[in-house]
Amino acid sequence: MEALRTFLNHSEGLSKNDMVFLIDHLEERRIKKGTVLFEQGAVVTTIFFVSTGILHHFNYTEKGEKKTIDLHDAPCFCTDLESFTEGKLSKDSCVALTDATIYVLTKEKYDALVNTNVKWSNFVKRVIEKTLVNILEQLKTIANKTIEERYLELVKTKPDIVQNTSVGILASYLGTSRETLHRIRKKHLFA
Amino acid sequence: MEALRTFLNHSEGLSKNDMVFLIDHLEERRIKKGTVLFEQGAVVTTIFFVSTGILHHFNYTEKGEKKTIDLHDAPCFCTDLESFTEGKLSKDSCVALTDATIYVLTKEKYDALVNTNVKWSNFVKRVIEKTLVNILEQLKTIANKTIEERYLELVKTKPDIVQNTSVGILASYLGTSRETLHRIRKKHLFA
DNA sequence: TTGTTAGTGTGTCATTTGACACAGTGGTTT
DNA sequence: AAACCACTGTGTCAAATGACACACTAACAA
Repeated sequence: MEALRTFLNHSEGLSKNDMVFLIDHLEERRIKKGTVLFEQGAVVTTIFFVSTGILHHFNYTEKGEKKTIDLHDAPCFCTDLESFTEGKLSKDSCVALTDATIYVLTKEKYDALVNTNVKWSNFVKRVIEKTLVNILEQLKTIANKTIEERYLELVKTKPDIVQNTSVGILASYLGTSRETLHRIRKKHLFA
Repeated sequence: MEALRTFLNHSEGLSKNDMVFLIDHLEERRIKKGTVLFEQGAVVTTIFFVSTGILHHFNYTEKGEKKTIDLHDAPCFCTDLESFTEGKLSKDSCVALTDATIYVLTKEKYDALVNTNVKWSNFVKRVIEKTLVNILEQLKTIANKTIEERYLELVKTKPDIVQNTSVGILASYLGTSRETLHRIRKKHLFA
């Protein structure tokens, strides 16, 4: 809960009352490693706030490979935006990679919240705007850096992800093979 | 102008009155190939709607290479979101790759619009949401497909981009070298 | 204890790629 | 016409990568 409070303060400076109001709409859930948050082929009707732990967001490509789309590490929001906002079937699945604490906002409560007041509509707009800016930044990083540079950056900026994720998943996240990531790691055996 | 009308109808179903109101806020501009829309190091204070033509959105990497971020082909919106919403200096530049017709919305008018009415705030929210969904989709495509598959897809879905863009820029857009794209093209010399 | 399973560490090899080099082409300027 | 320019087309070569194969380890279940 504290994680969420801090996260929101950092990003959006809501008033204390707003914060309490928002938190009233959320349900805390402690989940075990392996718990499925949402699944390919189903409609996603919730937004998650990850307070502790890591979620594995992935899908299966046309070629049948399991492909990591994102590793959601606390603190962050997580949902399938297309499925959530447009009611489409999700193409992705999301599974807890570690034990985790999450806060759940259902679509009914989300809609109620957004329609209550312009303030909340603008709040969501800003959150989505920031997410978009981040994703665009990520896209540029992918375009401009090598796998090795991105791996080393990940070690620095998100050590928890590196420590809690298998070579295979991490490789798929970085867009390379298990073997290649292994070679990169071998080069940097001093930390 | 018709392009914008159609585009908005397609994506957001505004009423006729809303549309007229929006269009009143826009200034049409016909620009020549090579015209600079915004530039690295300056604050971007406008949103463009590209009605005809193609814009080249790029930046220079730490290594000094010119790197294509996006090719905005009509009809579409174009801005540097981070610079526009947060007033930061842009890291990117944007130049017309062909002669083009664009509609310009200044930040003052944008702010006025968004603050006029919840309707417009929600309109912008939906546009940004859709943009985010598209970018996420694009990110998945990059992750799951080879350069060759992406090139062939581009030929099908955006032939105007392929026809009006040099091999070098297209290669940089696809994330490969000029030579490699050339090899791919040579493989498919029948269309 | 013994299997079973998931993931790791490592080697080989064919393929793909990027880097470099340079000739050719088409358009523009002087 | 001559010079210049941006871009194309192409060859060579070293390096990086993915695919495959297999032994090894740790965790967990029967």
